[in-house]
Amino acid sequence: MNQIIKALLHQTVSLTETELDFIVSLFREIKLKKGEFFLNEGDACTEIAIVNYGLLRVFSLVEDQKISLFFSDEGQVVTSIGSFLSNEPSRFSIQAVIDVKLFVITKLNIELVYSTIPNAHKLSFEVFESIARAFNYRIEQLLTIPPLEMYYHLMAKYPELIKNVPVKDLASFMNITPQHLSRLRKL
Amino acid sequence: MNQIIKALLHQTVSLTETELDFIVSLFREIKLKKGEFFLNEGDACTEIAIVNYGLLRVFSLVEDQKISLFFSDEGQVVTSIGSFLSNEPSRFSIQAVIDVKLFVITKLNIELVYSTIPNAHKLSFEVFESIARAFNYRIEQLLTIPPLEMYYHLMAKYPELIKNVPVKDLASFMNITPQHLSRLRKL
DNA sequence: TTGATTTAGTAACATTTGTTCAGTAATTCT
DNA sequence: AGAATTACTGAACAAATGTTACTAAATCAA
Repeated sequence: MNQIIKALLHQTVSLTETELDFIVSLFREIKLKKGEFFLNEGDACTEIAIVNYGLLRVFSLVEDQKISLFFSDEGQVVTSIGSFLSNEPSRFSIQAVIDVKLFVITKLNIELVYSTIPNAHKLSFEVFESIARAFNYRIEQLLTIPPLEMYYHLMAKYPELIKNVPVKDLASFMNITPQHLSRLRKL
Repeated sequence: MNQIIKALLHQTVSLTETELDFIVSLFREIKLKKGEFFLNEGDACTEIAIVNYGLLRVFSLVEDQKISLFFSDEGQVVTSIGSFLSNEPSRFSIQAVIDVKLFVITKLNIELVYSTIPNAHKLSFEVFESIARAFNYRIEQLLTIPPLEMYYHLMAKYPELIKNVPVKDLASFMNITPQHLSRLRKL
């Protein structure tokens, strides 16, 4: 666990080994089986997770239809950011697509970091930057990459995603119908 | 200026009047004429703006094509968040669609807030939250609202946007061609 | 395990959207 | 003001995508 979290934190903010160890000690490890939830829509999100291995899906129920907002890779920071920051009920669920191991830190413990480590805000800037990057990337993707190309892209970059995510969920992520995705796959 | 910024800050974090006044004093006012840029793609974004009046457009050049990621309303917080947080060159430009007045604070001055006000991070959480909300909303919109409905929605909620934004830019925001938007408008 | 339910693949057809091209209106430049 | 550019509209056609319906496969629960 240490190595991974430290790698994440070490990018731009310089911390002493003691500080690093302290932060690392505030994380705990969670394993979820395929299908289990890290967060249920409607609950307040009080934690931030780092995906160690496995695959998470962030989705929302809109008119009886699940729409897939994100899939989260290994190494990615995952949370329902709006809910986490505002303490309001989350509008998204976060579910394990396959078995996952997460490193998780609570908001309470993050407060602890703030109160003990100067420049802690720079750490949260990094975390938020990584989340914002994912958001921007997603929007650009939706605006510029046509479905077939997107499928090839996913296949090349996230083969486990294609393997493990049901067609209908993949389709909702790509913003097309499952039937159409089925059709594209034949090409 | 005071009232508007104070209203923004007052939502959940309790600050003394002195603290509030101090923060407000760190903002400065900018007016941009229609077409002028708040930020050019490639430059590092060192400021966060609050739109007092007017309309901003966040866009990116992809293969010689301008894609419109966001339009920013009055009251909204605007910045190229990734660039702002990481100091990397912005991948987006931010331009005034019509004349705008902005309240702007630099990263340097935000650091000043951090070093003088305890719990300053809670303020930045609010700002992040408002940005994240806009991102999430945009992604959901793209995934769930069909073009015609989106057009009606924009017309009802942001009539100035429809009035002032060229058809081609509106179309790029809606992820359809200008010709198709032209066609939809007739319905 | 079986039977029921959900999911995946396929195809025909309908609808939406893109492309191309032309014409007109609007804008900019000199 | 006139010329040149750019933007908007419109229509015909092509391509992409959605809808419906049906069958096969996979999953789930008793």
